[in-house]
Amino acid sequence: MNNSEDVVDFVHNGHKRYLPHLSIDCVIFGYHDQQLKILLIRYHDQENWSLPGGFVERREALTAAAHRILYEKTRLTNLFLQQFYTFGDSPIRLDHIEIQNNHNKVYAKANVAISDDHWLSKRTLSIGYYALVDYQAVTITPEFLVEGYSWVDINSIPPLQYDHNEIIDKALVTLRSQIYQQAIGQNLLPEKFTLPEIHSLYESILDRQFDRRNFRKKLLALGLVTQLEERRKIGQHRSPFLYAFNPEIANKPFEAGAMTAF
Amino acid sequence: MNNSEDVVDFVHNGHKRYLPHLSIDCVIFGYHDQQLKILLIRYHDQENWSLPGGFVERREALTAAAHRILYEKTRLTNLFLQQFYTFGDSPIRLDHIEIQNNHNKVYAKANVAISDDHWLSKRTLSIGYYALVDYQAVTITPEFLVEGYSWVDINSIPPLQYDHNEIIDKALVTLRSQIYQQAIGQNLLPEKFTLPEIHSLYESILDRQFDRRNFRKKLLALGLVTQLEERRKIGQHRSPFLYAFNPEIANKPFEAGAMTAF
DNA sequence: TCAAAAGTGTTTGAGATACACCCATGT
DNA sequence: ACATGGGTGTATCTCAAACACTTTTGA
Repeated sequence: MNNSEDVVDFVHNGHKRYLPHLSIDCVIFGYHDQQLKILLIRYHDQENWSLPGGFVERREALTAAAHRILYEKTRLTNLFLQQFYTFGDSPIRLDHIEIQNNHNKVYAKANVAISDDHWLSKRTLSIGYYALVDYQAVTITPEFLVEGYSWVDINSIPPLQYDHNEIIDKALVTLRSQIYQQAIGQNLLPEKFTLPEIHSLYESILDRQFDRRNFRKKLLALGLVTQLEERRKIGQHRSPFLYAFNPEIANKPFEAGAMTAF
Repeated sequence: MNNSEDVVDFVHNGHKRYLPHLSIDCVIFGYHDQQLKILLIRYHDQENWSLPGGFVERREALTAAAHRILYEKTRLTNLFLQQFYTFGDSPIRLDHIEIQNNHNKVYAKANVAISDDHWLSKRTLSIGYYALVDYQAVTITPEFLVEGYSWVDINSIPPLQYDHNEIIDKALVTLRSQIYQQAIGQNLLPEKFTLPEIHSLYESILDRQFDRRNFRKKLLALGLVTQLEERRKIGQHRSPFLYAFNPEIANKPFEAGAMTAF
């Protein structure tokens, strides 16, 4: 929604197009500067940041909706995207007064008011999806009602709107448990990466330290990555080797317990 | 819903009481006769069996709704209940003709017809919950529209209505991955149980064999269970010792990797 | 006494963990 | 030359895996 007319149309006709009482919220993980980050957005006249989200079209498959919403925000397709939980317990999801008030501030920018029985004022459950994206590849799309975007370190997430902090917590727990079954790194790193890069990525995700030598040994023993002949120039210091994921091994879920530790 | 009037009221007024487009389906696991089983139900005039399910009241927390539905079916409270996925991709969940036809057969028993724009004819996403119950403790509650209940071995699940086979598959995958983080057995076994019982339970859930000696060693090493002094009389053969879960250890999630294998 | 199920201990090997010194690079 | 980060190998220890005979019980 890039202009005021689109927004007005959405407010007036969205209920015909989208399923009511239901939204999708996306926890978009990216990795940059040795830190695991999440993409947050701030809507017009809102103090708190939120997760990017959207609605499900009436005849759209749920997974397709999540991919569409992600595409609208990041212009990325074919990314790693996974549903992790559906949120419908928080008081904010039972009583809608706060949501209605916030909506009224946001949509004031397009001069529309949200009445008490408007479809956007109704109780809304949210289906949580998390995505792993290559930070560098994301193109933020400006939207009329969105005043700011920010990649925030997972250790410095501020208080967010509604139950979004809870959603992020659950996404992180899920991500951490998936890391031993899937080659998570593949989706967060560029095609070629150095050992220190993937090493510190895993340390960020799991929030603990691993021995450099053992970490490399394990990755190679699993056949997950291959060491290339190239090195990357990093200026002042010794040039580290580049590595790449082995698609055959990285693209299938690991056998039970293949990766239990580093 | 125990009689025709309740059903008629539900069909006519359910849309005021429940959220539209959304249901909860429950995969209820029980253990009996050395086999892991699932509780299925068959509605009036339906050929295929289904998962027990229900709807979410408009101002009811999601978790509360799941517990209520489970209680209505089994009369059990405080059971282990966990959300595992929300289903909205299957074609059956986009196009509702088949669902409407089936509903018309079912509700014919109460002499009500479901029109094309009736709330029960709309596209419905389903939130999947799985429950672990003590088989012996379940009291099946008869319902007007339900013609049969059955505990079915997970290895002999017949083709079910809609995408319910897919829901069960996902529940099983989730259960199997949770077994290493939670003392799953605690919810499926009576308070006191024998080693052969819990041994074969784990074999059923994970669909593989474990060495008796190693299995016992691991359980005791984790402190998960305690051997009691009592034995159980099992007739013709040697009386096995009884065991009980250690609540302090069994009730908290295991540390990462505590239980990676047997 | 026999059939069926339960009880029990030791050995082996794989893999996780711990650990420290040398090398490359630009300033 | 030096500061900074990158590269590499070995020894130990823990724990999973493999394995078979004896005991109990009622018919």
